[in-house]
Amino acid sequence: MNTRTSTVRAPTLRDERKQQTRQTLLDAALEVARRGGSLASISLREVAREAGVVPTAFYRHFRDMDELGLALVDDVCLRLRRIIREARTSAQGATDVAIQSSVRGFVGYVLDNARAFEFLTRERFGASRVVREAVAREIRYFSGELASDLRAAAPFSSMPGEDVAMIADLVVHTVLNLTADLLDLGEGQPVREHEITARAVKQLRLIFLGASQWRPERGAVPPPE
Amino acid sequence: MNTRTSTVRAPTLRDERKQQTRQTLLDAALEVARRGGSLASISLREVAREAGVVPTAFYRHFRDMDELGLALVDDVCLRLRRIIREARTSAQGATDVAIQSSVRGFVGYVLDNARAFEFLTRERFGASRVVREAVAREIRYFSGELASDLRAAAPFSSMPGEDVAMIADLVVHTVLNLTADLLDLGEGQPVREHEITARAVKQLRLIFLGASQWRPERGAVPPPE
DNA sequence: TGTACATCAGTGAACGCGCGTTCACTGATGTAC
DNA sequence: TGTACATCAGTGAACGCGCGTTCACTGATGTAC
Repeated sequence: MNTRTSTVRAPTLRDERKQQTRQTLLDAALEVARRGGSLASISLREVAREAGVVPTAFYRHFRDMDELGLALVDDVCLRLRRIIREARTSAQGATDVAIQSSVRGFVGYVLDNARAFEFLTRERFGASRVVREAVAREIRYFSGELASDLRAAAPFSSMPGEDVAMIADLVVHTVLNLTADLLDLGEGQPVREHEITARAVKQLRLIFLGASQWRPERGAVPPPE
Repeated sequence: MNTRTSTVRAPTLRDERKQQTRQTLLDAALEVARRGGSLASISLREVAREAGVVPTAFYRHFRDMDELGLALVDDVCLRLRRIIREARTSAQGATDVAIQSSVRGFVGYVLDNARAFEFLTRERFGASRVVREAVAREIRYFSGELASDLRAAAPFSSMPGEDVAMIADLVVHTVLNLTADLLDLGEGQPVREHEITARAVKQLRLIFLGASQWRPERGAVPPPE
């Protein structure tokens, strides 16, 4: 493969600088969206202003704000996936202690990356359909990963896959709910923060307790006529 | 009490017509918000246009879109409270059958009032802080109502109030999650609708199964003897 | 290697548009007597 | 009861503003030879 026919050129100086500006725009959007409440309520010009470029430069990177929103979901979730992949290898099992330490670690991560989580939390039900769908896809991905982790141990290894997925979904949504509560709290409320976290830990314990007693249904529920 | 000193005047014809216009504005906002994605992404003028009044007439009823948003939360939740109050008297208990029939009833209600639920679901994490707080307040109210219902029966009557609240919260959020999934589905997907509903029923069963085995923590917060 | 041309990320002026809000108004409804 | 005045929900013109998008441009970087 020589340089002429290669499909992956070495990135030129120009490419690198373009990537840099792109990232500046993404970061600016995250910041402006945090201040402004949501992607839907901020303007292309605000993002460009925050990024320190002229509004027209925006179009060199994204067709419109929707496309930037999608890129932002990708960008934020890519980082999140990496963190979670690392966490998965260290902590295993669903004992009370494991739950508590996992949740505490997660809470720390959420607070350290508040802007990113706030974005995902908001846009999960935001005005843009494509962005909503992208967030839903990511959540399904995380739920799937968790399900495959659970399947490695009792009582999940002997359960129908559908039931494991159902439980993973419940766990993920309980964690999402914790995330939203934490972010709405703002900073500097350590007591409330501890209460909310403690409640989530209890909820997860209850879910795993239920799972340990779970008996798969005999016979499917018939769909409505 | 005579008419002169009475604090509640009989509503005049003018009052009634004003209320009517106000309701038209609320309905228009619900419809425009449905089409436009969220309260944050629609304009005062769009709402007035949909309602068939001149933009300036808006100010006779609300200071701004935020105030209309608050009124909309109140309006929608008032209706929801009534429905739920009725449902509470008819269905009691947490048996598998009771869960299934309650959920099916609720699903029907959600689909019949899709616009209202879509609004609450979106604005729960919407751009306006005051509207978000109003929605959070309503959710806490429903959670509190459920907790007091649960307390009437085993195993909840012998549990610390905090734990009952924790479980009610988990149930409410599982139902909210079901609601969001149903609404994102759109109409005319009966198979997916049934799958989503069946999953939520299973999740609630698992929660109540966990609750039946739940042992309050010994240590930090001991229950009163 | 040096040169001449091509590329293209970012610029800055300009546009038409819908926005929120102001203001003076109108005329139906309400109220005091 | 009838009359004269007050109220006020809704009107319509007008405003200044920030918006998204277009366009021709500039000059640094890349590339062919």
